[in-house]
Amino acid sequence: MAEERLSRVFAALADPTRRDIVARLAGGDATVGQLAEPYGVSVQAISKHIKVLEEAGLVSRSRDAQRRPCHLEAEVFDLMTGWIERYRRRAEERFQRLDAVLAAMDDTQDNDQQGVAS
Amino acid sequence: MAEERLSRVFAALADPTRRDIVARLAGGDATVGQLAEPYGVSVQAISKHIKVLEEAGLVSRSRDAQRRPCHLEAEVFDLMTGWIERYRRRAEERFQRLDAVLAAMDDTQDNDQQGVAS
DNA sequence: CTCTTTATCAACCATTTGGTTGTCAACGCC
DNA sequence: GGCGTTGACAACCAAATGGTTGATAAAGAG
Repeated sequence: MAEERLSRVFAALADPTRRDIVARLAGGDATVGQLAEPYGVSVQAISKHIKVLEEAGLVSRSRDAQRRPCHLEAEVFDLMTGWIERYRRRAEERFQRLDAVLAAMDDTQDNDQQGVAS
Repeated sequence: MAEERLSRVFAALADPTRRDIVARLAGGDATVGQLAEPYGVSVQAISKHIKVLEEAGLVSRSRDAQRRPCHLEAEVFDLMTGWIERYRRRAEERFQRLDAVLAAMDDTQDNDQQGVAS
């Protein structure tokens, strides 16, 4: 189900270290060791982070001898922007309808008692 | 810092119940009780969810007698789409550069020994 | 003033999360 | 075959999360 995928992706990006990993992978593929180097944590910890990103579909790994190069799967971004834009648009439409109502009230404000309090 | 805000927003939306609350608020403001009604959980649980959304800046609450109507703050979406689009674009540019390199290799493939292995 | 409605706070519980260390597998190199 | 490198898996731990129940506050209704 798409809900499950959305939850995984959002949860994956809720961690600053994982967001940073995604940011760096956007600039090019990298091995676990290379990714782990900048942070003051163990390689195992980063390996776990990458696993989370992988299960969210944000990262895929191939094989090169002992190395496991990580690759960003940018299409997953569409899942998020799709969700976000849907509700942003809905909220915006509602906002515009509210605007229309206020404008209508404004047009008739000298005919009835209800002014638009500032 | 923006990182902290991003973490909160992504974490808030990682929960399906909270995403659903946001979706419903996109259609109009609602009270805690109204929001809690569809799910099989206590009002207190939903109150906690709303608090998370509020601390992420996604929801604001006003006052109407005992009621506390919840309102979606859709501008926060921009924070997410801003982050996402930045790295999506970067990954896309890299992809196009790779394409250019492959094309160049293709142009010269009968002049040198390096073929593009499939 | 008392009762009901609406929602928060506090304490508690089970599960998940992000980190650690230790062990082990896979692979290239000597 | 033995060694160094790269990375995953398991067990463990502290902290955070999502839920519960019980008590409490705030405000209108009787």
